[in-house]
Amino acid sequence: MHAARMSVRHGEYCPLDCTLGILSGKWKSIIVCRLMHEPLHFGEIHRSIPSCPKRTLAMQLAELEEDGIVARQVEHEGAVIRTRHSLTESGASLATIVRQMDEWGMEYLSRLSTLPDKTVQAA
Amino acid sequence: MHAARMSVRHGEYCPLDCTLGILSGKWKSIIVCRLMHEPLHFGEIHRSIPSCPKRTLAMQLAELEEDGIVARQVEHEGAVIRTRHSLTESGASLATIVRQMDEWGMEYLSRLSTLPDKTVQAA
DNA sequence: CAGGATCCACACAGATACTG
DNA sequence: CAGTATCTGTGTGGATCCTG
Repeated sequence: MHAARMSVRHGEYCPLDCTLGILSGKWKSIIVCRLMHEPLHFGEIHRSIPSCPKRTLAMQLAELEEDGIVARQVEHEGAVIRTRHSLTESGASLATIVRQMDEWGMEYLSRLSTLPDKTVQAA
Repeated sequence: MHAARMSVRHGEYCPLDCTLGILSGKWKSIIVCRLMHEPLHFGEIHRSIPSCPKRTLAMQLAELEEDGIVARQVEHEGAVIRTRHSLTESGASLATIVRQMDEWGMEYLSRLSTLPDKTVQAA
């Protein structure tokens, strides 16, 4: 188990760091957001996050699966193989917290008032 | 601003990654937990997290200050100089989410049922 | 389509020693 | 007491190419 190992960082199992560890991959938070509303195929996720290399996306998805956040479902359609990725129950409950972090971030960023000419937008 | 820069990782300001960025330093979550109940001096924090090197602790605190989560207050007591670190308002509101992440982590870890002989304990 | 293999670059943090 | 200055190592992710 990936994040459970990380959660032992400070010498003992720390639930907080476990949660953070699960989301701390560079693209994991975005992936959870993408899957929050509907299951998606690998290619769909990939196209929705173009700047994330395929191999990296595969790694992040694999870790989220190890951690029981994302479920994978292989679909043989004739010769083609597609993979459906969806949130598990744990994943869905995590998504609730993700939304709160997003909301906190929006308030936080809007308090910084002086943003260099880009606008804040929700994930 | 430290985390605000990080939040632009995916090509646009992402509040969610901003929040995660603020807490993503190796010891930042623990630091916020320590300051959650009361302000502490540098040495006190240091003693409460012995495995974190001084220089690293100083860095993490500095970044949390840059991000407006922790406030620093220097106290000249005769010749000695002490520094009080406390949560700002933003820090306090962040602590609320931190608690939820901790609770989620506890449920998550307890669902993994088979833990290698250490017990789960809250931060 | 959905990855695996390989190699590499860089940010982050640890060790150690020094200052006001 | 509360940091700073270097110097170094490792984890994490990126680039590129290959496969079933």
